[in-house]
Amino acid sequence: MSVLDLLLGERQSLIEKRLALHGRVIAADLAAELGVSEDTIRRDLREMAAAGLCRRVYGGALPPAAETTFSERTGTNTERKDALARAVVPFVAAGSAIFLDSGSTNLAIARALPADRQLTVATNAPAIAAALIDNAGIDVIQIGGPIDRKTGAAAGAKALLDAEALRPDLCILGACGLHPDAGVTAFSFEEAEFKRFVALRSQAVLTAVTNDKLAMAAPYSVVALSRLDHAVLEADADGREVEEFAAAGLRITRAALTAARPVRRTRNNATS
Amino acid sequence: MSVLDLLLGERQSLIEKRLALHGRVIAADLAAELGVSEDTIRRDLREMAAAGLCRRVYGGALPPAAETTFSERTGTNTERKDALARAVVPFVAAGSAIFLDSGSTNLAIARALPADRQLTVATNAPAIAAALIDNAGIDVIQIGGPIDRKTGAAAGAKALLDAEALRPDLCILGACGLHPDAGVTAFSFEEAEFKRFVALRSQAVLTAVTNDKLAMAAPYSVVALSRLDHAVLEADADGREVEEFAAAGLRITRAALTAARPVRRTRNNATS
DNA sequence: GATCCGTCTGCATGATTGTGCGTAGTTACG
DNA sequence: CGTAACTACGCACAATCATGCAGACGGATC
Repeated sequence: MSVLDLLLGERQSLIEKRLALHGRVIAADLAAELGVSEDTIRRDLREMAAAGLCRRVYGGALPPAAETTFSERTGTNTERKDALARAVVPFVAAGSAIFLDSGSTNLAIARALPADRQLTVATNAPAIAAALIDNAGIDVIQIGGPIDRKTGAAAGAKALLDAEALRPDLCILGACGLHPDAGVTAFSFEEAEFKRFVALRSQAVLTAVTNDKLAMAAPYSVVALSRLDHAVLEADADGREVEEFAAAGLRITRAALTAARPVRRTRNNATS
Repeated sequence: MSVLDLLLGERQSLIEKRLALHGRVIAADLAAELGVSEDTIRRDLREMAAAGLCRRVYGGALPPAAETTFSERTGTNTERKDALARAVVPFVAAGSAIFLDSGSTNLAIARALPADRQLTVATNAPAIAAALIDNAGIDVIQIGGPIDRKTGAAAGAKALLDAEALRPDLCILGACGLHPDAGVTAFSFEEAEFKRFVALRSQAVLTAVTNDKLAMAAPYSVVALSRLDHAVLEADADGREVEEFAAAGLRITRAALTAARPVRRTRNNATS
C-alpha cells in the first residue's frame, strides 16, 4: 500500500487536498483509506478546524467557512444582525444620500431602512440593491463592475470609477475586522482600497459589526479608527474591548438586546 | 437514491440551493429524494428558518423574504418561467460571455444556468447578479447606475456607458412584448434604448417570453424581428402566432411541457 | 547501550448528536 | 364541520464524538 505510513503532516495535507477535491470528507472513509483509526482522523479534523482549514460536521468535515460564498454567510446570526441594523437606522437622516457597503450585516441594514425618508442609497452589492428595490422611499444607485464572489460586491477599478461620482452624506462601511489599533480592516487588497476610497469621500463614516469581528484585524487596512465617526456594536459586546474603542475616541452605540433563543446551534467553525 | 449518505451540513446547503433554484421546496419531495424521513427534512427546514435561510410554510418552505424582492412578478408563473429557462440553457455555449437583461423570466434563466460552463454573465439587474453569485462557474459583471424601480434594473446613461465595454456572444433580451410586426418592444423609452444598444453590440440575440407577452406590442421599439436570432416560447403558445413568427424568419424553440402543480397535493399523480 | 521524554496512536468509556417512529395536536380545504 | 395532510414533541437507538490512559516510536542525553 502506498499510504500505510504517512507522517502526521502528510496525512493532514492529504485530507486537505481531498477536501478541496470532493468538497467533503467522511471520517470513517478516511480512516479506512489511510489505515488509521477514526480517532486519529477525528483528531486531525479537529486540529485542522482549529486552524481554519476545514469546518467540522457530524460524520466528517466540509471546506472552511472562508470559502463559503456571500449568500451562505447572510444566513448566519441573522437575529444579531437585525438588531444591529435597527440600531443603525436612526443615524440615517431623512433626505440624505448614503453609501451602503457590501456585507451581510449591511444587507440587514438595507432591509431595516424605513420607507418614509426619501433616501438615495448607493451600493456596490447587487444583493443589497435588489433588497432595496422594494422600498418605495429609496432611490437606488448600483455601483458596477465585476462582482467578487467572496464579498458579493464590485470592488475593482470600475467600481472605483463609479464611486468617484458619489459624495455621500454617510458611508456605512462593512468591516471584516474592527481593531483598536488597526482600525477597520478587510480581507482583500482591492476591497480595502475601494472601501477607503468611498469612506474618504463621505461626510461621515459609520460601521456596524457583530461580536465576531470585534478586536479582529484582517490583513488590509481600510481606515484608521480616527477616520471612523461612529461604531454600532452588539448589546453583549465585550466590555473591555468596547472601552478600548471608547478610549480611542470612537463614538459607540450599542444595539438593543435580542430575545435570547435556546440557540439550536448554527453552523460555525470553532471560534474558541 | 443517488446520494444516500450526505453529511448534515451538505443536506441543508443542498436544500438551500434547491430553494434558490426552484423558489420553493416541498418537504415530502425532499425526503423521498434525499432518502431520509420527512421528519428529518422538517427539522432541517425548521433550523434553516431559524437561521433566516428560508421561510417555513405548510408543506414545505419558501425563500426568505429577501428573495421575494420582485415578488409581484417573480412569484407568478414560476413553473412556466422555469420551463422557459431550461429551454434557453442549451443556447448558452460553454466559455461564452453573455448579457442577461432584466426581467423575471431572465431571473429564472439566471437560476437555471449550470455551474460547469465557465461563463461570463453581464447584467443590469441587481437581482440577477445576486442570484448568480452562488454559481461558482460564472463570472458576474454588474452594469451600474440608478436602478429603475419598475424594471429593477439600471437602464440610464450610466448603464449605457457601462454597456459600451461589452461585446457579448449572446444577448438574452427581456421583452415586454413580442409582436410579428413591432418586434421586441419595451414599456419605457430609456429601457428600450438600453436594450437596443446592448442587442446591437451582441453576436446573437435571443429572447424568451411567456404567452402573455406574445403578440403584444409595448410603446417603444427595441429591435425588429429581423435582428432577433432566436425566440424561446412556451410549449402551449398559440400556434397561429408562432407560425406568424416563423413566417417572419424567426427561429423558434418551444419549451418542454410543464407539469403544473400547486405547492401541496402532490400525492396521487406520480407522473412528475 | 540504557534511559528519559515528548509525540503520535489506538482503545475504552461515557456523553452527545442525528434520525426514525409513534402519538397527539394543528392546519388547510371542501 | 369533517377529513386528510401536515406538524411538533418525546422517546429509543445507533452512530459519532471527546477524553483519559497506556503502549509504541524516535530522538536526545547520560
